[in-house]
Amino acid sequence: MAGEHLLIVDDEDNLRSMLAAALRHNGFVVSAACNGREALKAMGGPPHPDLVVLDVMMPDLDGFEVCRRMRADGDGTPVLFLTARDSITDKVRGLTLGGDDYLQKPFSLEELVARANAILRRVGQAAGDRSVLSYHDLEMDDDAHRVTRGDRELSLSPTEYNLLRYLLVNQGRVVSKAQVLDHVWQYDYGGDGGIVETYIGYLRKKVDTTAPRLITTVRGVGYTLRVSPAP
Amino acid sequence: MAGEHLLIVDDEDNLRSMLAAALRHNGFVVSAACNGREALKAMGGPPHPDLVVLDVMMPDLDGFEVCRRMRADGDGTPVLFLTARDSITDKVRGLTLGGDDYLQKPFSLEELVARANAILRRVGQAAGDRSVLSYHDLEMDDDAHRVTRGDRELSLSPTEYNLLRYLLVNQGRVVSKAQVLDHVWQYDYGGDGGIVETYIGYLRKKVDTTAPRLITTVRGVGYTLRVSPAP
DNA sequence: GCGGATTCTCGGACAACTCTCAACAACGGG
DNA sequence: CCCGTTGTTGAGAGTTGTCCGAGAATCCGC
Repeated sequence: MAGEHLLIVDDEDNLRSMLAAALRHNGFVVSAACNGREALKAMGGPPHPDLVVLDVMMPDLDGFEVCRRMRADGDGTPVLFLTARDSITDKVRGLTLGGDDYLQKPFSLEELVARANAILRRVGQAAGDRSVLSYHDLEMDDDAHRVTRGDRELSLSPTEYNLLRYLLVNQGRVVSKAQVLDHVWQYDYGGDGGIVETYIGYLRKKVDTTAPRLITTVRGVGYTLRVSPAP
Repeated sequence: MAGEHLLIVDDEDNLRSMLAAALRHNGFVVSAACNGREALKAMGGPPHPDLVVLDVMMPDLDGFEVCRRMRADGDGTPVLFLTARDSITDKVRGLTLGGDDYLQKPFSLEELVARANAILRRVGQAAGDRSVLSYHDLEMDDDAHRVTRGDRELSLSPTEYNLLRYLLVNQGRVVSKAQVLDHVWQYDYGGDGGIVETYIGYLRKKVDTTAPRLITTVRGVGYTLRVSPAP
């Protein structure tokens, strides 16, 4: 993955800068635009993005219109749409056709990163990475949504799956409960870190049934993947 | 399949760009033209397409006329006509004799892709792709329109067949209900994902009568083909 | 047209999942 | 070693996603 270029288009300042920061942190080169016209202008000149993250609900031109005009110019750059929860699905449907995709607000940052990578993987041969993450004898295939420890296949709930992916992506680094909350849970989630403890517990019950234990607590700091002997 | 070249001719902007995106996503190299004259111009110079997807109803020259002039120039490139539901089928039928084919609007994208591949296969352009898809002991011969599980032959309704083909084409990947809806149902279908659940149910009743079960639900994500033990 | 196959909608049953809370265990500094 | 802090665990309430069957509407071949 050699720094793919993303263009983020959203009129909410907070969200836009939050997304930009998160995506930069994940190795992308990020530009931003705060409305449809700016977006189209940015698409005109270099650097041309490899993927556009496009809010549907915007004051001047909505996301669909921006996309339509891009396509009319012969621009086939893939688009990841951001839609409100109960937005009219008719219009949203038909978007997953050309390798485009969409995400319902509110989403989690990890989900955004995962989708972005999936699109880039699928569309270009860019980021020729396979979609497989692994640590020790633990493997996760993101396309097939399959997780195995050794030969055993694990059955994880959606949240458990996302949490484990976050740990895998950040292997070698200790992540705090606050970080987990920010990246794995929806960005408007109101609760405290207690729920992370609960889900770490769920994960351990499924992942760490065999020695060595992989999910390690760093007291006072957070969690990380590390080989450690059974207690 | 080494990127066969398609020319799409349709005057509706939305539909044309949607088809172009979908076909590109399926590995074709796609050009587009928005009326009959442009189409003929595009047929003149390189790159010469291996197949023309040609809307019948167009303002200047209709699809029949475009095809007639191509043939008059000694151009035998196969044509896949797109026709309105109740257009005069006699005239269309006569054209399918020479290896051409037609599709009634509105169609599903999978159908378009399948027809395009079938024509290219028949004409001999396509790299020797067999038309057989398989997973585990499940086989689908697209040319013969035959599906077998082990030795047992399955009798599927048209929609069931298309759904199963979509699962087979995307084996190793989880497909969401929205993706299924976009690709298997007609592009103007207005309903929600509930119908996918129903048809998955129908399919399971025919395909997964014997262990192991192949059609697997990934809760909160979608469906995929995966060997999994009976419940 | 008639009858069977097919498509599609709907709502209830059920299971899986999310999240909260509170009791309990482990740790570490004084 | 004791006590406050931090992490772990289990039970349970409420929500969500999926499956299934019944039935209306439509299509198609005979």
